[in-house]
Amino acid sequence: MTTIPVPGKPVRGSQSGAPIMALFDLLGRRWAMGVLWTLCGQGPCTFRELQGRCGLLSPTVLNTRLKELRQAGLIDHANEGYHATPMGTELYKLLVPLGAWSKEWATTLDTGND
Amino acid sequence: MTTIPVPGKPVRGSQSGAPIMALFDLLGRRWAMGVLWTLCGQGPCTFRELQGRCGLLSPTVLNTRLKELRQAGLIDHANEGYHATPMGTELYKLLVPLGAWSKEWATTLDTGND
DNA sequence: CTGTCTGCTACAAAATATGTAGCAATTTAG
DNA sequence: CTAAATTGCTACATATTTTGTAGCAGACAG
Repeated sequence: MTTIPVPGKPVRGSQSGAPIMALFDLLGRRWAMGVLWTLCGQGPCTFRELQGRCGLLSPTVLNTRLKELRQAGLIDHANEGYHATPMGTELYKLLVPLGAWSKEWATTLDTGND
Repeated sequence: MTTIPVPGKPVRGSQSGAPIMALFDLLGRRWAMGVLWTLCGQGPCTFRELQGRCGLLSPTVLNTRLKELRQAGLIDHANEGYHATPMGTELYKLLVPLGAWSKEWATTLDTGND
């Protein structure tokens, strides 16, 4: 197999071809779910504000994630700022239960550092 | 709005204290969701078999993810092999709708990969 | 024009992932 | 018993991704 790595382009592949794996590939990148969550949960905003909302992630990564998410049709960018597409909102809705579950899950974790 | 950058702050996600962000931090790592998905969807198996099921990911990463997932209480390791805990199974169930959604989503993507 | 926003890029350094080899312990076969 | 195979897993070098910081050009206010 001849894979030519292009700088700045993702190399990871969803080799299996299963859509769920492609989705995991997209969401399984640092900040990907956090960005979607923040954007959908707190409404449209600018690049820099999103940066702040997410806890000061670097513009490099934010821009990369934004590109990927936009290319995936989950978010869009207009004059009003970045915002979720209908499809992105649908995905977000599926993610919402995770928010509730995570609260229970958190109580089962080792509190802080051993 | 003024956001004050704090240089040298901890790097790993989840500083916000929100459980959902901690969860995203855990799942937003390479292969994390894929491993959980495969383990829950196809049943318990050995280390090497899981490696094969996931598409031959390196033992280094598999071991790292397995440790993290086990530490998070989502999977466990016994004589019959690696398997999901009840909590891991619950999380998996929340992930299942993503599988269906991803199939629709896949049809909206560019036919070419990039 | 100056100062301050905006989205975004360049760049180097740090962190993480990949691929391969191989180890100790266990199981299987003879 | 020994020998081969298989297990979970680690070491290590290399490749890729993420991070942090500086800074650009364009829009807008004063």
